[in-house]
Amino acid sequence: MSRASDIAYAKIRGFILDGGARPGAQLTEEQLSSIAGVSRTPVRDAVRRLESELILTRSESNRLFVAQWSSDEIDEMFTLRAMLEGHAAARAAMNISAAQIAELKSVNADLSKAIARSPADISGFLSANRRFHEIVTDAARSPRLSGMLQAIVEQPIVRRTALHYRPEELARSAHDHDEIIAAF
Amino acid sequence: MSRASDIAYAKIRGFILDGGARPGAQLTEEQLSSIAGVSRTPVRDAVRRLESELILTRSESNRLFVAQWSSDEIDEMFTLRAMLEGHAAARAAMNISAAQIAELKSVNADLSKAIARSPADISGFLSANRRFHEIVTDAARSPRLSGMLQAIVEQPIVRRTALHYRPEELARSAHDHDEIIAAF
DNA sequence: ACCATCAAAATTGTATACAATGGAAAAGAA
DNA sequence: TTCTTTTCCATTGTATACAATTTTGATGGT
Repeated sequence: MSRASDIAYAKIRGFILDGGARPGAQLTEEQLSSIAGVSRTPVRDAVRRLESELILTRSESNRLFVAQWSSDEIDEMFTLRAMLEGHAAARAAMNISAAQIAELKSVNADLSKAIARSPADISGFLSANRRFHEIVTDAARSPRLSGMLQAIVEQPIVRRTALHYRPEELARSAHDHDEIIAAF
Repeated sequence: MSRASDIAYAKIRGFILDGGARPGAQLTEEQLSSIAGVSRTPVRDAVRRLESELILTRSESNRLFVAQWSSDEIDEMFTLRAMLEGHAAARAAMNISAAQIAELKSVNADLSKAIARSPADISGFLSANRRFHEIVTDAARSPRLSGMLQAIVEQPIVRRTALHYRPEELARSAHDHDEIIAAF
C-alpha cells in the first residue's frame, strides 16, 4: 500500500467522507493532487476507483464532482445491497466451513457489544458489520460477486447513514446476522 | 468518442473479444498501446475500464491478463444479471411511459425476426436484446443501477456465450420479453 | 439591457522520460 | 544436481511538459 495511487485513493476518500467537500461540489485534479501530495497521474487513477465506487462523478464535460445521493437513491442502494448479500449468503451456505461459522459468531458477538454501549459504538459496529459480510462473501466463493459488493455497495453510503441509525435498527442488524448464522 | 482513451478502450475490447488473446494470456501496456495506436497513458485508462467490466484482471504483482471465466462463474453472472434486471423491471413498471412500451414492442419484434432466420442472426439478436434492456433500465430511473448493469453484467460474457445459444433459448428470450411487456 | 462573439483562463487529456518493482535468468555454494 | 543469491531485464508506476477542450469573462453590436 505504498503506491502513490493508493495513498491518493485513501486520502481523497477520507477527505470526502469526512466532509472536506460537500456532495455536488466540484473538484479539480490539481486540488486533489495537492491534498494527496502526489502528482496528477496517480490521482487520476484514484479518481477512477472512486468513480466506480460512486463517490465521485463526472459532468458531461468530464469535470469532477462529489456524488450526490437522493434519499430515494440511497434506499435503492440498500435494496440492491440486500439482494446481492442475500444471494451471497445462499451461495455461502453451500461452501462455508465450521471455522468460518465460528468466526461469524465471534464477530457478531463483537457487534452486539458495540451496539450495547451508550452511546452506541458506531465505528465498532461498522467494522464488525464489514467483517461479517466479508466472511460471507468469502465463503460464497464468487470473486466477481465479492468485487461487486465491495466496490459498489460498499461502505461510504453505509457510513453516512449509519450515523442516523436508530438503536432498534442496530439491534435488528445483529439479530439478522444471528438468523443467517443459524441458517448455515 | 474521439478521445484517445476511448479509441484505446474500443480497440482493446474488440481485440480481446474477437479472440486476439486467449483468456489467461498476459498482456502488457506496451502491446496494448501499439494495438490501440496511442500512448500508454490513455491505454491505462482504458484498461481500468476493462478491469471494472471484468474483461481484464491483474495478478498479484499488477501484471495484466485476459480474464478467465469458469462455467460456474458464467452461470453465476447470468444469475446476478437476472436478479438485477428483475429488479430494474420492477422499478421500471412504476415509471414507464406509453411511448417506451411501444418501443419495447417494436424492438422485440425485431428481435423475433432476427432469431427466425436460419441461421439465426446472432448479432441482430444481441443488439435488439441490448436495446430492450436499455429501455427497461432507462425507465427504472436509477442511474446507479443502470451503471451497474451496463458496466458489470454487460455484453462480453453474453456475446461469448450467445454463440452457443440453442434455438429454443433464443425463442425463450423473446417470449420472456413479451411477458415483461405484458406486465407493464 | 440582451445577446453573440471572441479571447483568456482553467481544466482535463496525452505523450514521454525516468523511477521503482517484480520476475527470470545467470552465477555461485553446498 | 539443487538451492541460494545476485544481476539484469521486462513491466508497471510517477512526474512533468505540453496539447486539446471547456468554461468564464470581456467586448462590441443591436
